[in-house]
Amino acid sequence: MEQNDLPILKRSKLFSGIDDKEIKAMLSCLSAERKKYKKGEHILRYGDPVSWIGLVITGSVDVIKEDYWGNRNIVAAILPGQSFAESYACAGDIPLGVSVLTAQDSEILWMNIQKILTACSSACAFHARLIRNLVSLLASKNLMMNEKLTYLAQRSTREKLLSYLSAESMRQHVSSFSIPFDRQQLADYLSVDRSAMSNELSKMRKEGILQYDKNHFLLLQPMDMK
Amino acid sequence: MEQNDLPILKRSKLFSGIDDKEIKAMLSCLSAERKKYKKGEHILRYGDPVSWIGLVITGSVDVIKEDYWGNRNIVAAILPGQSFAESYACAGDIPLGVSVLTAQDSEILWMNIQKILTACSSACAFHARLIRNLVSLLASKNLMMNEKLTYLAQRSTREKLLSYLSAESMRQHVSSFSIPFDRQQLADYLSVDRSAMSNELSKMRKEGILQYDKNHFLLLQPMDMK
DNA sequence: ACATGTATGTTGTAAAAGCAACGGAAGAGG
DNA sequence: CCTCTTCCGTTGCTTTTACAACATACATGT
Repeated sequence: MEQNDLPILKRSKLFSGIDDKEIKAMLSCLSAERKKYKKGEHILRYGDPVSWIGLVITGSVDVIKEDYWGNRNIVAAILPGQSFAESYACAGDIPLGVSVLTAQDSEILWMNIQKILTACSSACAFHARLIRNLVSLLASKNLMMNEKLTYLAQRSTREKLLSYLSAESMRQHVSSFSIPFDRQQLADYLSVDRSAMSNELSKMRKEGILQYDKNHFLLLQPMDMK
Repeated sequence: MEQNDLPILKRSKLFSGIDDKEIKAMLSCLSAERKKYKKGEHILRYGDPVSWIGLVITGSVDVIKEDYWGNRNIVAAILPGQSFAESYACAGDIPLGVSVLTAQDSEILWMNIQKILTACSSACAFHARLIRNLVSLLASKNLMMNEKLTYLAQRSTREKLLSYLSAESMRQHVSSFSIPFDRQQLADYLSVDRSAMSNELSKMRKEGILQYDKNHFLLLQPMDMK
């Protein structure tokens, strides 16, 4: 590891709350390996068994899903401080369902999942924190995907909107609330057409189900609703 | 804990690979608590902070999502040996986004997440295995949801079908493969209408994109596909 | 004031999905 | 063999969505 990697690692979710000295100690305890890749290199391939978590130090990598007919689809772009392949590494024995390619010249820190999960001797006091961070990372992703799944499982644009807005309202404990998306982002998130979504919002406003202005919404209690 | 809980625990994902004696030792080490509930009791409420994982010993519980207008929706039914609330407990500091009610008279084993994640002394040799099981559980759910999200994010029934079938074909490394769903289950999984889906399958067969019989499919390489 | 860009709402039309109903095939059980 | 059930495909009809195109509003910079 190089000295200037530390700021990146400290800001990462995996090493959050662990100080410089400990991070250094842990990296050797984990036998972490730092590797350089050229732009466009294939660093993990579909079907590979995965037992290492990758953490981007510099550059960036794309997680790609390719279908039967060869169509490529970028599933995620991983930036410095973020990790990838951790779900596969942690699940154990499930071959990689995506491919990972560098989008630029990049440096990746590889950490073996077995070593992460095998608590070491007291020399490594912050190891428990690393495990907690990893568990928290997995669980948080879990919750976010679960949320999104409940919206996407709705059949119509209206139902998707209502389930999302309702959940947001309940999360914020108020019927009047702001959302962190503009229209295009919301449409992308809910996987619907932007203009059709705008249209549906208009209709619902006319029907007295809700009111809105820009990204601020107000849910109402229509009389004909039981 | 009672003696006859052991078979349930041994078959659970959390305690898999840990033998009877160790499970007993661990439960006291974890200060696990076993509680009885009557049918219909509210055992976790929306908005609660969660720091315990629940594991159903007997009976069953329903995970419920209620929206702004009070409409209830059963998100999951948890049976003996299965756990619930683990994502919230592991994520830390995120209030519960669902409610949990008993569907029958039930007995729940509660385990504190802090105690699970804080590796104890050597007395508890299988503690690492428990943590690995938990991590594996979270990661596997992660992968399953990720899969499903990629299908549901597709706009049309045809795209949902093709992305699912393509992934299944690639996972099995063959263009000819079986799926574990009948039509209605597949439609439910992809969140589309069964008859519309059947219709779309027919069309694609006519167009030479695929062939199928019952739950057996064959993907083709249509000439007009680049 | 003017041009430019961005975000949002609106409209019309074609395509797709949902829905209900029906019919046939296959299997289970008498 | 017959009945009942389940699963699957098909069809006609209605509703909804996607898409493209345009309108409006607002902000920015010249």
